[in-house]
This record gives sequence, structure tokens and C-alpha cells, in this order.
Amino acid sequence: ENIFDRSRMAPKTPIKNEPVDLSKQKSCTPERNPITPVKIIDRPQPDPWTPTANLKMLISAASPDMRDREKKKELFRPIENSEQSDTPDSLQYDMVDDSTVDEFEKQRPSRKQKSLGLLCQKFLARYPSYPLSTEKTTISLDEVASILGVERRRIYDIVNVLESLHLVSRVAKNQYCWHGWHNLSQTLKTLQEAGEQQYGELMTFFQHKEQDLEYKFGEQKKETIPDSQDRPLMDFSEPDCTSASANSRKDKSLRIMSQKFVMLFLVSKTKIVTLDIAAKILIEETQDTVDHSKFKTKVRRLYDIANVLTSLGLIKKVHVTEERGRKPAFKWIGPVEFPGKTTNLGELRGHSPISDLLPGTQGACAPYQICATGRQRFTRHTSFNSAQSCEETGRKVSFEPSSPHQERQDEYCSKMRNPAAVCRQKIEEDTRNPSVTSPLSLFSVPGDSDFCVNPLPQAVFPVVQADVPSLSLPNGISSQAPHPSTLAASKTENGKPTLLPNQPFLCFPSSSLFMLCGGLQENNLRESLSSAGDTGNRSAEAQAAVPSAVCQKRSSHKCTSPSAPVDDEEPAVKKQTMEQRDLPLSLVVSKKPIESPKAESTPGSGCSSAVHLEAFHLDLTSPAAPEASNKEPTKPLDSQEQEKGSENKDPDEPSPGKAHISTKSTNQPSLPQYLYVQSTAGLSSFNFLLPANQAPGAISLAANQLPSLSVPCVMVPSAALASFPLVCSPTITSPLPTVPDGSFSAATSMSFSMSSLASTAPVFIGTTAVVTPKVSPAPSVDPQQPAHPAQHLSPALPRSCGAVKLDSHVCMGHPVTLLKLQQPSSAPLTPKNIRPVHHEAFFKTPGSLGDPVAWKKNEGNQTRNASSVQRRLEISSTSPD
DNA sequence: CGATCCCGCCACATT
DNA sequence: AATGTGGCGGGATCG
Repeated sequence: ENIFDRSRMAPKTPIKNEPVDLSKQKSCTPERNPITPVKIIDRPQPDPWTPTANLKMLISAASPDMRDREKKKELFRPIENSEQSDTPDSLQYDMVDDSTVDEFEKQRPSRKQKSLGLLCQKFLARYPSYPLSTEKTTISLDEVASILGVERRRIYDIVNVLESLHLVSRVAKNQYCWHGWHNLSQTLKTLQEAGEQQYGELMTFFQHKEQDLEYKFGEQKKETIPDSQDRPLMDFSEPDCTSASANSRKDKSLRIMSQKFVMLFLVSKTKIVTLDIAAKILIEETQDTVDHSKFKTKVRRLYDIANVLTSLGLIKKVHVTEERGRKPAFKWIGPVEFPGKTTNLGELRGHSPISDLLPGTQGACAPYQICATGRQRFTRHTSFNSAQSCEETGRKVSFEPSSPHQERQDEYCSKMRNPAAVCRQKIEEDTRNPSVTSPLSLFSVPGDSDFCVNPLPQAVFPVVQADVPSLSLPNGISSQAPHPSTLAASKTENGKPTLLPNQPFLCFPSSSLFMLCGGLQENNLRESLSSAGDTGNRSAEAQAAVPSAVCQKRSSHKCTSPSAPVDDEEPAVKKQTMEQRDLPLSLVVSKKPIESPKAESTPGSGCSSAVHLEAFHLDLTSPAAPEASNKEPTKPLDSQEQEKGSENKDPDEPSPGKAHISTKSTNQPSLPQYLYVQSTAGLSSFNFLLPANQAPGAISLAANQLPSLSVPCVMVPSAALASFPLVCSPTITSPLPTVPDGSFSAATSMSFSMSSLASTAPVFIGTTAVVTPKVSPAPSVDPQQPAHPAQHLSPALPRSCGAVKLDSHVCMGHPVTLLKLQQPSSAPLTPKNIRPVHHEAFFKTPGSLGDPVAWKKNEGNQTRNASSVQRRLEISSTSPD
């Protein structure tokens, strides 16, 4: 009744405002749109509905009572018709058809009909996409609410999101001004820039961070992050204003969340963002708060935002399949590139919320650019050539200190991570090789940083670049696949691997590179490579079958949810138990890439499948490599895999092949080859280069399942954030000996989890190292970073780098290399034990754990009375311990 | 049964 | 104090 009343009333009230508006708009809208053509943006944006639609609206407005029916039938119907053509399918208009049949049924407006998305469409329909500059269209909330027959509250939801994109702006109480799409591209551009600054790398960072948080959650970490807690990262969002204006709680409103959400898309390579990840990232620093309910709420909000964005035709719903199953995600279908206008950040800053987003240091732009530039430098890879590497290093170093960003970064680091860790890192960095470790890494764009030390002089580079998973590689051939996916496209720009004439290897923009230099027995490398390539990270990793990883994943599976990060945590405990099972992981990993493509229209995207916070686990096991080599035939994990269920992948494998193996000399058998695998994982991807010649150990999978993979060296540059560069310089030749085949896993498997933030610090893992710490520092490997590795790592990193995740992973079964780093052998267990518990309590899905639910229930009873805040507090208090 | 997300209470902000 | 805003999460609905 209320509503009705309002609606009736509304028309009256509004009058004072401007009766004109309505009429004007209505009449104009339809016409204009068509005219509008001017479109700046080519994207298929949804045009206004048919003119009829407007009429309908009028009608409905006129007779509120009828409204509902009208809406359903008439209103929508026309829309449907007209729309299909114009608008992206993604929109959800479908429903109504049936209505024709059952008119009376209108009674029951089905939830969908009331959906925010639909409402938003209706809302948008009322205004011209590209209003003439001359006329201002004002929007009266009351009016609109009544016309659309909804409560005002809902209008706020819509308007807030629109406002975040500057499609409208608030002029006064109850009054908004409609701007239309004119500035959208600019806004997006601004957001993108801001996003890169904030999230570009941080994205991953955050993700990791969160995971860490969870870990920390329990204890220590918190300490480290004191300030953040108090004043979380307000800066992120409102750097400028922080102090002054900042505080209004509202700031964190839907508006900002919306912007951040959009930023994530713009920053994401894949253009796909899963809800849970977004939620985690957006939750911001409130780390401690991380409880489940908060997460849930965040997700709910994101749905609201997503609905509006969907109506705007900027995103569409998709699903990414992961280990756990499929997760809801959204894909950006709006404009990706923004026309040249260089946006002046300053402008936006001033007034719009966006401004808030921008980093405080405006001068920043410069740095930012630098960074960007940096990306392109592929040179690093040249690292093979020591000389170059040096240069680069120098560069990095040089600007590192000065740039504000850096500072920022540091801050983040400190906040997020343990300061101590940071320090260590630095130290370590200095010690070894600045280039690698330098904080810059963060800066460095995700894609780029890679260092490869090439042990092999000869290095030829048969490198293949894996563009995107989407590609299907034939055999090991390095066919470049054209990539379809947008990603690919985008990627290509930056990321394309460029070959330097002189240089033996290629540089990949991708965030991280893994180089495996092992001697491959076979020439087949390519094949293997190829296989590896596509499976690349996943398969290899997966297959590598690091139990640990598996474990986690599993845990995660259980958890229904949202708390992806949780996995890490929980796993610890469970892991142990689970370890044995291990297998699943590999599968899991693979899945993403695989499935996602299916699910989604764009294959490419699939691989990346959104950003997955979860740690990326790289597991390199000797077996894995081999497997890769075998590629088609063997793909399935040999022994382990089977168990798990090698099942699925097969189909995908071929197509997905991310990596291409380029063998210059294809034929040549013995040539060293590198595999480059791009990680699909959204943010930080791992790239692998496998050089074939070195070690004898090579990979002979087929023969044994355990082929010991001699991984001479693995280097993982942490490109961007979190990734911590790992360098494994095992003794080349005699790497794994320690482990007998039986436990192949033990032997060489390495599992890395990128996740940890701290990881920035490069980690060196020497397979052999285990045995001998010093080992073979540099045998062939890097001049720069020679041998230190192991030692440094173990001590320092523990927490920061690998500590969290690695440990867990490492723990698994693979005593081997990894262990060395963090903990000697299987020790892994210990660390984990601690946290998991806590986490579980909070993060796990209610379902999994009884407790949480229980709490809620209780709370629920009290509920309303107690403010949400209170509730939380309660919970937190209880749970924490 | 999990994914969505409508609905509207209620706290905080603004007038 | 009234009214505007909008955080928030219960719980209904959808798939």
C-alpha cells in the first residue's frame, strides 16, 4: 500500500521540481537515442528500449494500480522485441514472454521481474543515452521511484552505481542529474588507471594478503598490521581526503565499492572477476573482520552492483570453474580500451568519488607511467645475458626508492605483511640480487617481470609463448595461436613475448616466469613442452600433483565458499590428513583453465578464469614435467593423477595449450628448450621455461612415472606482487637423486604458492640444495643470484614468502626441494596447525562448520535489536581465541 | 541446496 | 525532529 500511495503521491510532489522533466525525457529519449548514434564507444551498449517502452512507463505511472501488470506484459514485451537486437544478450529480459499467456498471474510478479537489474533497465530507459549537452536531465528520486513502482531504496541502489560511473551525479537532495554515457569511457579510463595503481599488482597482492590474513588472523600477523586495523587502508580508497572528508562512513558505500569492482575488471587481464575474489579484495583491510558474515554481505552487495552493471551492458555473468566447482563470476564486456583521451586524473579527483580512489600522490602519474613503460621492457628476460639484467636491475633500483608508489607499496607491504618480512626481503634482495627482489617487483607490472637466468649458454630459445590458454596448440609446435580472447588481445599488446635478436630467450610479459632448466632427455621436449605449455602451469603443476596443494584445494572444496582463502588456512590441519589424497589438486588446477573456457564464451578468458586469489600452486614435480612432455598421451597424471581422476582434462588439453613451444630448431632434439608457460591464473601467472638440455635427469616420464625431473633451476620471478620469485637451482645433474622414484613426488616436486604476499622476496630453491645448502649456486644459473637462495629463503621467507602457503604446500608430501626452503622436511605440519583452527571458525562456510552457524542463529534471535556491529563484535570476540 | 538477491529495518546523515 | 541515505542481512526464490 505504501508503495502505491507513494506512487500516487509522487507524481504530485515531483511537480514542484520539474514536471517538465518527465515529459521531456520521455519524448526525447526515444528519438534521441536513435539519433544519438554518435556513439563514442563502439561497444554494443544497450540502447534504450523502444519508444514504446516509455509509453508504457507513462501508462504505468498514470495508473499505479495497473502498473504491475502493465509492467509485466506490455512494458516488457516490447522491450524484449526491440531489445534483443540492440542489447547484449546478457541482459535478462527474457522472462516475460510467458506472461502473455497468463495475465492474471501478474499477481505474482516473480522475483525476477522485480530484480534490480530489470529495474535498472527501466530506469535507464527513461533517459537518453547521450543527452544533449544543452539540456540537463534531472532525476527526481521520488518521481522515479513512483513511476517505476518501487521503493526509493531501490533507486538508491541503482543511482549509486550509476553515480560511480558518472552516468549521473547528485545535485541535491532527491535530485540527480543524468549525464548519460558521454563520459563513460573517460570514467573507465580513470578507473583503470586508478585501479592499476591500487590493484594492478595489488590485486594479487590483496588476494594473497587476505590469505595471509587469515593465517595471521590468529595471532601474530595482526600485530604486525596494527595500523591497518585501526585505519585500514582508507588510503586506498580515499587517499586525498582521507583525513578530512574521508570519514563519512558513507564513503565506503556502494558507490565506492562499485568503482572498485569495476576497477578490478579493468585491471584484470582476463576481464573476469569472480565474486568471491572481488568480495575479498573489496573487503579491504578490515582484515580482522574477515568473518564469514561480512563476506557474505559483501557478496550480496556485489550482486546488487553487478546487476546494475549488467543492465548497463558492462558486464555479464559467467561462471568460472575451479577446483571447488564453479564459482560465480562476471566478465567485463564493456569497452576495454579507452579512446585516447588522456584523462586528467585531477579533474575527476576533485569531485567524484573516483577521485577518492586515486592514489594520494598524484604526481604519481609519472611513476605510474614508468611502471607501465616498464612493462614493456621485455629485456629482463634477457637476463640470460647477465649484462642486461644488470641494467635493468639498475633501473629498477634506481627508481625504486624515490617513487612514491614505492613507498606506498612498502606501506602496503608492511601493513599487510609482516614488516619484518619486508625487511628481510629487502635485505635479502640487496644481498643477492637487487633486481629480483627489489620491491619494485611489485611495481613492475605483473606481466613483465621475469628473470631468467640461463644456465645454459646455448640457450636457444625455443621458447614458446603461451598466450592464452585458449589457444590450442597442436603439438609442441609453437604455433602462435591467434588468440581469440580479449585477453589475448590485450595481452598481446603488452605482454607479447618479444624475441630479442641476440638474446637467447624471450621475454614474456607475463607476471612470473618459471624457468625450468633441466636436461630433458628427450628431444621431444617440444612435445613435452607443448603439452606442458598448455597445461602449463596447471597441468604441470597440477600433475606435479603436489599433494599439498591438493589438500588445500580440497579443503576449499568443502568450504562452499566464499572463503577461498580459507583453503590455505584450513588446509593446514586438514592437509595433513588430506595430504595423502593429494591428487585432486592437479586436477583442480587444470580444471580452471579447462572448464572455464567451456563455460565461457571466450576460451582465452577461461584460462585465466578470473582472478583466483587462492594461491597459485605451482607444483613442479619431476613427474609433472615429464608428463607435460608426454603431453597428449600421458597427460593424465601418471600415477597419481589417475587416482584423482585424470578424467576431465583431456579434452581441454589440446585446446587450452597456453604455452607454445617454440623450438627454433624444432627438430633438433638435443637443443635446450624452454618452456614457457603462462599461467592462466588470472593475476599472477606463472610462466615456465623449461630448458631442456641440461640435466640428464631429464624427464622420462613414460618410463617411470616418476621420472625424476631434474630441474636444474627454476626461477620464478615474482613479477608483480605477491609472486615471489623462486629460483631453484638444484644441482643440475644430480638433483633429485635423493629421492628415489617411488616417491617421485618427494623427489622433485616443488610446490609453490604464489599466494603469499610477502613472496616478493625471491626464493631460491635448490633442489639439490636440500642436500647441500650451498650447493650449486650458480652452476649455470644466475650469475647474480647464485647460490644464496636456499639459505636465505628458509630463514627469512618462512613467513613472508612461502611461509604461509608454501609451507602448506610443501608440507605435503614433497620433502624435497621445497622443504628445504622453509622447513626441512615434511615438517610443514606444524605451522599449519596453529592457524587453521581459527580460520575455520570464521571463514569456513557455515555449512562446513557448525559453529558459525550456531552463532548466527543466536545472533539472529537477538538480531534486530543488536546492531550488526554488535553482533560482529560478539562474534569476533568469541571466535578469536 | 547453494546461488541469487528482494525487501525493508534501522542507523546514520542531512536538512 | 523529520527526512534523506544507504548499510545490512534475513529469508524467499531461483536454478
